[in-house]
Amino acid sequence: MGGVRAGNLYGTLELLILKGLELHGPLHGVAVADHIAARSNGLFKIEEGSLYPALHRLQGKGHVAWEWMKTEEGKRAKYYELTKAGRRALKKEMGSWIANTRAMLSLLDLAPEEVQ
Amino acid sequence: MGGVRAGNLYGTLELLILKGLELHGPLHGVAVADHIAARSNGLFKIEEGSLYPALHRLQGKGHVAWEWMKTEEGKRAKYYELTKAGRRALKKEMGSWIANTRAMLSLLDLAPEEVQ
DNA sequence: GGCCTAACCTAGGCAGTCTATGTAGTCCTT
DNA sequence: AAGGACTACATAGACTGCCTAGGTTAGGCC
Repeated sequence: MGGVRAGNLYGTLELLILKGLELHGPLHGVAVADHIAARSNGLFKIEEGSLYPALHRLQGKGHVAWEWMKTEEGKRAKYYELTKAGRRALKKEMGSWIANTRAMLSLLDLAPEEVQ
Repeated sequence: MGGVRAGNLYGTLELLILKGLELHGPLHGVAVADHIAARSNGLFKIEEGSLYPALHRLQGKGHVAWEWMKTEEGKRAKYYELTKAGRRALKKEMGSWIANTRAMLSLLDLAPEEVQ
């Protein structure tokens, strides 16, 4: 069903991952996706085929770092953490998301309060 | 320069066109793109290679209808207009854009007023 | 007529997500 | 300790939507 196609998530997955790591501290991949699904009330379901490539891109850019750790159930998992550069990127991407959304609100003739 | 890739416009072009037609009444293709650029303060520049296929998709779905008319400078142009079905689609897509944006605000830990 | 411009059109490319499938490590049961 | 189940990680290829880069056509103007 592609939960994502329907909406304006396209192009914002890396931003959501960075923000999730900021909010929660180190998380492994599946936990990041769970966080996004939960906090969006199930609206955004990130598939593994989207998630892992995005994490690898972020790591390639130096925005996250990872290490093997154990989950609470004792399974090993890659725990990702924000780097300094990652925090900068997060700040920047937040700014441009806000600018774009402001433009969308203007185009759609909506006041911010109407997005409640 | 891609203005669009960077942001959360991806997937919302048809919505923006429908809304533009609602706000302005019949417009030809270039005027739709001009409207979007102007109202977004130049942030969203719709390229012709995006615009015309989108208009054709909308027409194929019966959301817009067109007829040849003359511009103010006397050139002929296809003036597009919302159909009944187009108005329904607009309403529906507005609703899901708002729902998605609400989810994004939650994920990004932002209050609507912060998008000012 | 010849030139310029506005408006329209489209094939092919690219980026980001999804589908489908596979692998490795850990626990649990017997 | 072997087998099975489950969790987390991984990736190739498909698909979608926008862009790039080329065009065509019609009208105004000299």
